[in-house]
Amino acid sequence: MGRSPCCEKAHTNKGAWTKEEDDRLIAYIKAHGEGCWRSLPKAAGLLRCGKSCRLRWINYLRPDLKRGNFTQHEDDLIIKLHSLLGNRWSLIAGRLPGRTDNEIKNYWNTHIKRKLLSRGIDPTTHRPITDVSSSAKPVATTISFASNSALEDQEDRKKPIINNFSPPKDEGFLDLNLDLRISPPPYPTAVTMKNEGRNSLCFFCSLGFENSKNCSCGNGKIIASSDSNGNGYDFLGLKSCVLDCRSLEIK
DNA sequence: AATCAAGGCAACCGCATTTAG
DNA sequence: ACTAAATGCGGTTGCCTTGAT
Repeated sequence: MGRSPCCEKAHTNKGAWTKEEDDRLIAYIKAHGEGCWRSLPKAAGLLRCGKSCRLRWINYLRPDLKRGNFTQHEDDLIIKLHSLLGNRWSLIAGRLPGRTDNEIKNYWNTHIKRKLLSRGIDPTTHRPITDVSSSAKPVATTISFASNSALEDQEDRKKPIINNFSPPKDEGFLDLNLDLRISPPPYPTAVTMKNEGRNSLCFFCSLGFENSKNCSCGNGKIIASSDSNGNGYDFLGLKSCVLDCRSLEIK
């Protein structure tokens, strides 16, 4: 029946961390490295749950964290990534060096949401709030990477989406549907974009990945849309025929 | 100066996923 | 292959700070 607690709650501190606890945790991780969070509190002499130690380290004590206000560029990047990934905070954080998922999540909920609402944009769908027609029915243009909530019909939720991908026109990436693709969508190369008379930023550059080897607009590096073996292109760091968003993480 | 409300953020909780035995 | 433990993640809560009255 359920799982056993990760630690003995009766003997663990809760609430805000003290300076002394922080120092102990930092000293222990400096000496032994990260990992084995369950046994860490005891070994470090902390009366804390392992999960609590991990959270404290990842969100506040890590030396590579960037504290302070978000820049405009970071704002824009978060909005773009959220439109693509939804509430996948860890994936979004992976594209913002020095920022944590918790920090970005809080920032989204307290600042960006309000900013978008004030601009008349729905922070969930990234569409204009007045655009009733788009929300009236579940069209295949809804961004719903994380869930099938855009599919109103329960039966539809059980079906994998296998229809072909329509490549984004201009910068309409908000119209991507990334739900449960069986095969990778055909990504427009620099050549096809040129043939179409499109000189706008490619998908990756638009997301702020100018240095991505996947850049196909000339703003970054031009690459072929498939590898030498003719396999699928590297979609956001995913070289596969199965779309697994976890590969977006920066290891 | 005191009180209240809203905003902001750190931390916790519970579920999902991954890993190890 | 199966199961339990460990870890990771996203949602939520609660406390502290700040600004308005």
